[in-house]
Amino acid sequence: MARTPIMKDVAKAAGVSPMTVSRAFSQDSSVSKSTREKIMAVAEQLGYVFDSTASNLRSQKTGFVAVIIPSLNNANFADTVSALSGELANHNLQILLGYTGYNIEEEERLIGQLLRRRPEAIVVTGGRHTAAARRMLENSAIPVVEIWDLPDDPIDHVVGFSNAATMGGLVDHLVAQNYTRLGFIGADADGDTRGADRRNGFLEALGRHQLDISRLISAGPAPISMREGADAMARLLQRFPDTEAVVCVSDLTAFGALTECQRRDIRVPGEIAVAGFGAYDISAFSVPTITTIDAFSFDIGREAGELISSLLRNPEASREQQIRNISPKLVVRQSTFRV
Amino acid sequence: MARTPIMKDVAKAAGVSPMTVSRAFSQDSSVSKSTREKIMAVAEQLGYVFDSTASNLRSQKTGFVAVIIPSLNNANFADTVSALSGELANHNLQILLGYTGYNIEEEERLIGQLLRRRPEAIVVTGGRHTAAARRMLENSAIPVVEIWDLPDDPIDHVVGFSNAATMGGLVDHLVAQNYTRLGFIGADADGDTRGADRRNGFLEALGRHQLDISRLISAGPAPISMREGADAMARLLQRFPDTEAVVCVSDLTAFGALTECQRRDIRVPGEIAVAGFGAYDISAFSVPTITTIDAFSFDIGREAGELISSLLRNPEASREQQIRNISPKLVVRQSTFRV
DNA sequence: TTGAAAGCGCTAACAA
DNA sequence: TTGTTAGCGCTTTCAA
Repeated sequence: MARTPIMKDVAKAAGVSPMTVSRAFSQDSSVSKSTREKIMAVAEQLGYVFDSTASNLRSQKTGFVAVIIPSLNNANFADTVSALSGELANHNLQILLGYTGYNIEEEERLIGQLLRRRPEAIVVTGGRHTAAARRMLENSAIPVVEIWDLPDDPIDHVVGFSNAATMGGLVDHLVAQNYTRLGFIGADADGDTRGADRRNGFLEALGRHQLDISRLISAGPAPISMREGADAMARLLQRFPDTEAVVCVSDLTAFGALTECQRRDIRVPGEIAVAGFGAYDISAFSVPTITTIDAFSFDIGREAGELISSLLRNPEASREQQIRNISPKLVVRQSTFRV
Repeated sequence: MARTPIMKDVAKAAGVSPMTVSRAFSQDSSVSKSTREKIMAVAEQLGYVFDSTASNLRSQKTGFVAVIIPSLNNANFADTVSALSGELANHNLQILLGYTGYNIEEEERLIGQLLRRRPEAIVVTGGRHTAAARRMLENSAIPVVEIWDLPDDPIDHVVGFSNAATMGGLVDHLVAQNYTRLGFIGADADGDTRGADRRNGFLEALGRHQLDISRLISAGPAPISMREGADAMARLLQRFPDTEAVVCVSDLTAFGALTECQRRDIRVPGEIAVAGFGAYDISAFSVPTITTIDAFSFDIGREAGELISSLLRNPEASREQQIRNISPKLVVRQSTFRV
């Protein structure tokens, strides 16, 4: 065969109509067993590969779910995407992934780009978007799921939690342990809106406890990781040497901060306590282990996947907005023990 | 408007033919500036969203590149995909991602699934595939790029390195430092073929140096991470307490192993040396820092992206097989210092 | 620079 | 259970 075979070729070779071949290739269609087997054998023999692009156009269904995350290189989001992907695979849905690099203008661009591909649903990370992005999502006529946040004014469905309130809970725990001089290490204000919410929650909690709110270290533009955590810790120790506990925007940052203390022979805990956020593997294995928040990244993905597949199976129910509030868990570990 | 607007609607509202609208939406087409502006304004006003699915079918171009990796949750592959994605985005190509979970049967299934979407190129991780998978790739009529490995018999193009030879180089370094009783921690034989190659390279190097090859710890099915590294280290210390250095299949495993030593107050280095693979962030920040191999994950993705976009721009050149050999770098750090 | 006609490869809808 | 007809929304091709 000169050109790559199409359905019509398979039909001719199998002595059936193209429609029958189409039915044989769809899961739940009425084709006699013998006909289906014949068709599959012929297709295999011809090296036929089903063409989704034509199917997508005709049926007006692509089987795509667009997913936009800040960065692939973050175990929390990778967990969420893995779980989401696994859940959706059960329903023959495929993820179309985009990374914003913690930039909402890039998010806007990506949303526009991905919607052209006609996804059947779209998942965005966080609740803050440009006006144009929000408009596109609202007009998209497909389910929209915002994850990893609890927006004040959700576009549609939500699977997330309040980063501020969760961080407040961590601060409450530290204060209950009699830590009073608390510092915070996070990214610069813009970019990482969840990080900014965590910082706001930190400040709000200090306010409630009437504690000093000046010990904030900006570790540079998001994403920040171990290096920035270590550098920021060095600055914190220099500027506020009497700090008793430092809360970091993520476990990676916390680990960087912890290692900076170790390099300076500052005992953690003892001289200074360190806490993170996100329940990354590293916080469970470092020595000392690091107190953190488990936001159940995997569950966020799984729930978003369940939500989407149920909405797509039952389009009438889609009109009803769903807010799934994940309850992150405080995981108290060695790095904040009172010694 | 009752239904969602299509190109024809935009054309009518702008007083031009659909073909002119099509031209206005394609980058490099001849439309007068005033016509294009008029069309864009009308499209915006109608809330028109270009439909790629129709475009893809008619033009027989999807702008997709299929990429298959073992796991998202691995910073090395995440780096590769990020770089690849960034490079391809410059050419309006979008990644279609699949995860095998370190399972070549799943890889086969994924390849079949993704090829239906008519990607313009496909990237697979590693050089070992099922016979059916290999056949599908060979018959696919699109560029195939195998990455993160240097297959004996490549399907098409390659951007990778020899895991065995690279690991051999690490062993040579340790032996030159006078370490003679070396252990290895890795996943069970199957699943992670790159890990298996590293173990083979380890054994081959020990053979060359006429050293004991019995100190192999299987840490369970791939992927293995910190927990498995810690557990495996515990077993290694029990079964071969006189081991002088342990080489781990990845930095995460090495970090787990290191922390197990720390929990037991075994000095690293000093009592035992630890090395990893992959140049993850953690190996640069842990205390002690961990000796590792930098396989330039990011470069692998960038080079694969460059290769693909050049092949797609210049289809005649695609016939010429390209093998891009990345040269990983040994990064000597504190964890293997001779003290 | 613009338009008209045809068709990419499937499947919805209807008929048998 | 199988077939026929038409058309999904674009772009190729040819013409003006």
